[in-house]
Amino acid sequence: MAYVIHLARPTCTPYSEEMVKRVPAIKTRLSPDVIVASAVALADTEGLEAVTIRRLAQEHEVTPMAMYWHFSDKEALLDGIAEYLIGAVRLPEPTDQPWDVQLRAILEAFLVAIRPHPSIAGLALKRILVCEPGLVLAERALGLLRAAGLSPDKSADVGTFLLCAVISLVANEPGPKRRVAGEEREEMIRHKMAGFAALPPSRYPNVLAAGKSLAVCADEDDYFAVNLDLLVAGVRGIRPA
Amino acid sequence: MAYVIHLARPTCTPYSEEMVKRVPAIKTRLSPDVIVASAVALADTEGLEAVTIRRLAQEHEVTPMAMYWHFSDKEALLDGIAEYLIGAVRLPEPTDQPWDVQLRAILEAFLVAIRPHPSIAGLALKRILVCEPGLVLAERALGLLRAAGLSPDKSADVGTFLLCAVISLVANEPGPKRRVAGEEREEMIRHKMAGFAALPPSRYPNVLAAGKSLAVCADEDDYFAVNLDLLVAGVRGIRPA
DNA sequence: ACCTGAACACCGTTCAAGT
DNA sequence: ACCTGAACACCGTTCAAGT
Repeated sequence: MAYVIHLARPTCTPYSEEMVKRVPAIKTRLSPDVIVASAVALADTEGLEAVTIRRLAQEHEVTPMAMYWHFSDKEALLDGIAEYLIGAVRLPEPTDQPWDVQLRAILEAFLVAIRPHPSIAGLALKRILVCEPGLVLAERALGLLRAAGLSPDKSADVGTFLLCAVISLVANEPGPKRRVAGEEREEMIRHKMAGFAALPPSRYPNVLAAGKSLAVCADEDDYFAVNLDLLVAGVRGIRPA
Repeated sequence: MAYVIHLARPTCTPYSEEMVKRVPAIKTRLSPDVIVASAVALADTEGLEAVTIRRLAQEHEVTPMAMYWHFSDKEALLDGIAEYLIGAVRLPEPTDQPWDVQLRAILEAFLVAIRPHPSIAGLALKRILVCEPGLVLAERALGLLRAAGLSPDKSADVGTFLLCAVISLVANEPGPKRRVAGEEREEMIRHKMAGFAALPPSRYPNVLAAGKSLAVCADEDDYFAVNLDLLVAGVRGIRPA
């Protein structure tokens, strides 16, 4: 039980401000889940490049090689992160509403789940079809596409793309990464706007008119809403007559 | 001129088979353009992870640090690769056809340009608005969206997403990466299909029906065509009445 | 102008070993 | 079952120096 007490002792090594936010006050026992959780937090605050076997080990006060007990390699860790992300999707129950309303709801549920984690959203792409919640998501989407009148093959093509599009919607929203803030963010935006201002107005009238909306994203919610609408309307538009 | 002769001598160090394809028989003078060209070729054959300052230096029989004369850092090299890609877009001339026909033509021109380079397509995302051919592309797209009746702000949101969607269309086409071929590719497909076959048919009828199209991408051309159609139809669908 | 050499702080990963 | 220690082959990058 001295062992248990040791595990539960408050960490008292000096932490930088950011680390305080991330690393738990209580040293928890290492496990795939807690590693994934800290990896997600790390990616959110410092980007996917910061998610490193060695860095995670350090945050858990453990040797890098300890990670290899819980994950066979880094790829497996990324799989774990993606599964966490996909598992966070809260699908609405099927209803008797028309297929387009339900499809929109499903895409939005997916978007809402991954939106807090733009830097790891891309990891979900190749991993949807290899975990249970992803398969459920795909099944629902495919069902609605069939209901819309698409053939099985077209449903597969379109369904793949729709999920892929939602991911790239959150992974690549315009403007500087959301996690850079304050003066630095302002500076990046100013720089981008200055680049636009130097353009010949006669050749780029529409780029200049869009100006600010291109450099920052005028309104994030609008950006997501209009493009989700676009995707659903697109399916509506390609149905066989 | 001994210098010139030295530059022109055929390389006679032993090459592996792949290197023969990639590295020019004549050792050319180092320049940003030839470095970018070999980086693109390297990414196409071995993926973006293989594009490394040290690896490129090695292929040009030069010290890694020599690269830093031509590019301030790796980011600048990636910028160069992206510019090359965007510069390869061959936009059709404006016509008096309706906006949707022209928009579809523009998106297709973009797709055709990047389709041969799926592993670096993603680099283009953040760099379209910082090089001349990218600005021209954006200007044309925005103009057509305005012609479709969208407000400047919505045009910006939608235009950003459309280009982003085309990129993710080629960067993430379903199935194993195109550059793995032959027996290895077959094996990966078999493995994925086996995963599907193990699913309970009652819970995943549509995934199973789509089966092969999800695991391989039944027809690449179809995949691109239907989803380009979807994007254009989507714009049509969200126009103000 | 263009490139080299040595060095630094990082990676992921293997293998043998400890408890 | 879970972790350590030493080692290897890689990264990007800086800085001083060569021609």
